[in-house]
Amino acid sequence: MSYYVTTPIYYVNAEPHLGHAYSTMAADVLARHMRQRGEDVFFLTGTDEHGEPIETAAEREGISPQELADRNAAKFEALMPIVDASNDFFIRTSDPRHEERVAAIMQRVYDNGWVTKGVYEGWYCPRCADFKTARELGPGNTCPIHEIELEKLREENWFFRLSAFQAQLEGLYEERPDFVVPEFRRNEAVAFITQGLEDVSLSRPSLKWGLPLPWDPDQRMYVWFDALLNYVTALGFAREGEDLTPRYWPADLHVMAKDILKFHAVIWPALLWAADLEVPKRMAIHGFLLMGEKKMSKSLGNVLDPFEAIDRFGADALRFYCFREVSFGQDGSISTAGFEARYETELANDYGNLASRVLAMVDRYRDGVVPVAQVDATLAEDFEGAVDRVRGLLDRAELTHALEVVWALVRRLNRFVEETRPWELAKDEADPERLDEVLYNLVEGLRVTTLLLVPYLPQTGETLLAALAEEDRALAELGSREGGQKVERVPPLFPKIES
RNA sequence: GCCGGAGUAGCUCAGCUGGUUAGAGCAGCGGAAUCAUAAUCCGCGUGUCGGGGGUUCGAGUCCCUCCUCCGGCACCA
Repeated sequence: MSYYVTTPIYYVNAEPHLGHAYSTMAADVLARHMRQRGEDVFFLTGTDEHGEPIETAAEREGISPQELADRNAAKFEALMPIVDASNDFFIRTSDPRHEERVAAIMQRVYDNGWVTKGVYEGWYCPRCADFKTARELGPGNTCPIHEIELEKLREENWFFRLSAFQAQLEGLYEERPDFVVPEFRRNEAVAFITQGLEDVSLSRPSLKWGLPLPWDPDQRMYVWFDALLNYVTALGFAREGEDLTPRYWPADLHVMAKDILKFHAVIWPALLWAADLEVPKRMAIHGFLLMGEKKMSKSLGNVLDPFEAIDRFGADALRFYCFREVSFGQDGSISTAGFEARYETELANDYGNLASRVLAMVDRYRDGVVPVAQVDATLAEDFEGAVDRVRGLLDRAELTHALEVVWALVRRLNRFVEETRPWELAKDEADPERLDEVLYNLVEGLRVTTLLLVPYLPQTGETLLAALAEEDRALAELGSREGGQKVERVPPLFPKIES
């Protein structure tokens, strides 16, 4: 089975920050997990490079929009290896190969009759050279930036006939209750649709930095259409000389933050239908990471800098922290203190130390060779069904719950050590068989648990699995490997950092 | 205003279709142990489950009402 997962494409107007890393890491955890299951995974990320904000930002700097896009896209592309994203391709919407495919698809939408000429009416600020939305307007219909009174202006526009898809969208959400997760986001989308859809403008005559409409090159495409289509176009040229579309479309999962829900949950399926394409299978919406109650924002200076965090603690620690601390899907608070606490108590003490003590005992008592023995019944009971639960949870993009299930196994293993006291069993070798059994079960437990953790902790997971002489990356049940392998001690996986 | 969430131990939160003494992690206090990154494990909570009213043999869990906070209610990439 194929599994196609995407992040949003990131708008190159801003520097990469933790929010971008968060979406990317989430998609990456799922991509890695699905690869472990043997799925044929394609993981896409990239940058969104058109639109007026880019145009004006470039103008301000006295460079061309393309130059600005090139410069900033490089920063996003550089982010990927830093957070250990295993993306299979990085799409840029200013790539001519994307542009030609967008033109072809939009022409089809036009030919199918889903585009009409209409009039966009709004409050126009001549100084901004842009329309203001009702919410943006200052008191007395003024421009919030220039504080001048605005006039209602009419502009000829092409419109996408979103309203025509009302019933079809309602049907989609009825048939597929898990099309959007979590459920409360789905409900938002449904409420939005039910309340009645209007057509949306597809083009902006004033816009210069955007793709021309194939049937009316005087008008430039509103950036959202060009952006959404990346998920489809990328498959057409990600592999030289190969069209991956039949292999991977429709996408299995779009991962994104809540602020772009509506474009994906409402406009996107309609656009796909209009272009005779299938809609994706599911989208997972996550919340914002908050620093001290405020949405993290560059201007507030309260950003947990992902680059700095990774520098000090490693990418694994950041990935772990984000999905452990904040319930995936909800907004949540993060802090440097919380990060350090989780690093020390959970990664170093619970997990890293578990690995140390288990490997040390196998080394010391059995010369590093894992005994061949039976699965311990009480331990097996607590591991029973855990792998299936994780799979089920990750099928629904429940990254935090899945991690919670795995962490219960880590805790269980530490308890198992205390209950069985291998160092006492080793003292006079009164019961060598029991010691064999205990050590075997500890290594098995560590192996099974680490395999489940690899998507979250790719670097550490690899290190530990190598030490455990485990070459397979498939998810495994307790007792599925019989023992006999030689394992190695490892230096601390998560060394304590002096503050 | 309308719609939808949320309000549970000091902190962060679990608690599905109502049912034995309301849970977890963290922090705090006490203890055990020494295989291990002094890492682990065990024990310890007088919590009005936001307020009030109601249904029920029984409600954190259903209904009504009130308070507080958050989100959505279209062109913000």
